[in-house]
Amino acid sequence: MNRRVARVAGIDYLDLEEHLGYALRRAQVASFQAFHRATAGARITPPRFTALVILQANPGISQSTLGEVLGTARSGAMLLIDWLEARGLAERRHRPDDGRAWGLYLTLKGQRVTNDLRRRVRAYDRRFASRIAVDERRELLRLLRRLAT
Amino acid sequence: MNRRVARVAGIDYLDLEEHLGYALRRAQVASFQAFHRATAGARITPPRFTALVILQANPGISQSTLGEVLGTARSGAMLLIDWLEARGLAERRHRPDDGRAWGLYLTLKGQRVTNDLRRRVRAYDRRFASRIAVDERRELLRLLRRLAT
DNA sequence: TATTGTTATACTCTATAACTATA
DNA sequence: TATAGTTATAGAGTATAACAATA
Repeated sequence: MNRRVARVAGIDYLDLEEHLGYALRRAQVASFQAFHRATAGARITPPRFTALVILQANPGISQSTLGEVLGTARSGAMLLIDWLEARGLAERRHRPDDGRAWGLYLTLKGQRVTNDLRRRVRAYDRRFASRIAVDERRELLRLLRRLAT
Repeated sequence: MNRRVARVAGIDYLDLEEHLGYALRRAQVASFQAFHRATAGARITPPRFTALVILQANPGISQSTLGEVLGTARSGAMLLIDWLEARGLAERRHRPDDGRAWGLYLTLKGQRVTNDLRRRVRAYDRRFASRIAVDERRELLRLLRRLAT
């Protein structure tokens, strides 16, 4: 989180700067820092934000599926839900159809917090992207999605 | 490292996929996985690879400066150099001009390993980028650099 | 048998702060 | 007094494996 992105003066980076992976990493760090500023106060990380949005759009989802979306082991998803539940943002409800799984839901407070965060994150994303033109942003998104497939 | 990138079927991602930060993260994870495959065998991580390249291009650099380049605290740079030194890839030499600082250098083995890794990473980067056209890659690099500033 | 959630454990990365030796 | 390196410590994040309950 304290990670800087700026090039260090007088240092030869060789062909490092020609690597897509390196450029991606640096842009991602810059984006993360902007995200962190945007969500200052709330102790929200990108995975937590993602979980909130996914719960909002997919009420009743299971922890396993959430873990799949986040790309983490189920145990990690569980700890994340513990965290959200301890803050009254999410809740586990028994599922009548499957006694093993929980259905995950946002609480009313969780809804409010998520809506607020979504606004803030959307604003930060716009500000972050303001370094490039609107059609460049669209093109960038398209290329990034292609690489992420 | 086990993190998946694929979209999960049947899940509503809401406006998450419109966020640059989210797209950057996913692309970066995909890139990291490709990097990991490319460097399989060598227990090399992106920061370690960066350190090797920086040492190769900037012999005699200090740990503090290396930490600055990597965006980590000096203690982290130190542990990284410990790791490289233990494997005979880098060495610390006393600096005549400053008794506090070390000068960092690649060993002969470090040179060989770094050259090999650079070849492999360059190849992986090309393969990774093959999902997009050459001029698209150039444009992508340009936009990413702009965002990372 | 397979899957969900849970628990315990461990590992990696990294930050912080205090310390020393030099400058 | 400021800086480079070191050391110790702690925290976050996440993986793995074993287990109970349920399918």
